[in-house]
Amino acid sequence: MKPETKDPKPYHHGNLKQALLDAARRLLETEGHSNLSLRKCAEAVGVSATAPQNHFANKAALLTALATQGYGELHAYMGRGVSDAADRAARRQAALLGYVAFAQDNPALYELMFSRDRVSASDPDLLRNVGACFMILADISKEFGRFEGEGAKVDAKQQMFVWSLVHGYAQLLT
Amino acid sequence: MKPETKDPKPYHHGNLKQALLDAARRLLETEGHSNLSLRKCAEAVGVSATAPQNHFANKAALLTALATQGYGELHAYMGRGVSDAADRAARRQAALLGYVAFAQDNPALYELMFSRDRVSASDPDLLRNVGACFMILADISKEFGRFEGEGAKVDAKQQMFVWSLVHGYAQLLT
DNA sequence: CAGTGCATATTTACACTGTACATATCTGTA
DNA sequence: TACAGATATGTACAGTGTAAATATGCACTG
Repeated sequence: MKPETKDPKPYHHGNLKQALLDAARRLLETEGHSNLSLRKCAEAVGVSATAPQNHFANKAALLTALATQGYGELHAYMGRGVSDAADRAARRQAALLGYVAFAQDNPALYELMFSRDRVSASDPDLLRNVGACFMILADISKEFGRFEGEGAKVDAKQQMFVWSLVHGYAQLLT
Repeated sequence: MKPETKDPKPYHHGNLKQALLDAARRLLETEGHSNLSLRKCAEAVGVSATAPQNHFANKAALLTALATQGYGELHAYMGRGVSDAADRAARRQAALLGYVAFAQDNPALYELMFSRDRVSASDPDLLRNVGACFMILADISKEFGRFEGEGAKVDAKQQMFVWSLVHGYAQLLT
């Protein structure tokens, strides 16, 4: 059912899938995502060059999994200060600061997450994590700025406005 | 002095440099920038596989030239409606609409222009064209919104605000 | 006009990459 | 024990970037 959740007793290596993701994550931030290769990941983990094929159909699948993981962490960054925030304004600020902090902590991963070309945007796991991030953004957008209480259409505009602002800001910072 | 401006009588091909850029531009939007290769560009132009090396030291140099060209066109898009705009608000609107229109017309190129990993950000030609775009953005930011006339520091904030907004919006649209 | 220099293009070569395919190894279970 | 399936390896091949040597043709000097 969920082949990517932990296998307690793997056969040869000991859940290679996550190990490959970790290695890819490291190589991504150090060498840049254009110098990232499946073979380097395999070597970093200590398996043969073609071992990743058993866990990722192709390179795009690995990058998509990496991006999926990234959206999960972005969600965590945004939600970190939300629970113990005093009021709504503080919650909003915590989420936005978390968003920017994630992008600054993981610039290469953040860039990968928005490169249409390398991740398959139709992946259901990816979409689920993107949706979770969007829900937070939609929530904080409701209370944002001068357009309050003007109907659903304006809500959509506000969400776009807020996401544009924070995304553009995060990317321009790096 | 300016080896990249047109040579009236080239030796073998007839200014191959620009022809390669054009081919790269085509391949970029059709195949995506991860499937773009120097060899495909060379074949598209009809020269040998390693001919591009005489005009671009490496692949990054070609992509950087492509991005430089992109910033030049972005500048043109932004400036298009500015000259015949009635007032300042119309000028601002024309520039912002031009910005978004460029990103929509050239999504792959636009993405390339902001991928730190593939273009060398220290290229002087690139920086010049980026600077030209930034000057327009800085100009229209001065007249923008609720922060008017509060000093230079606020100006910088406004520029960041406006660019973040339009950049994020443009990229999220695609 | 012959000949040299230089920018331009080709050829060859090599290491690296993704990926297809066949094979080998290990685990759980009948 | 023997089998089945999941997991890893080995081999192979077409593309890719790039370095180096070589060839080609224009411009200019003598």
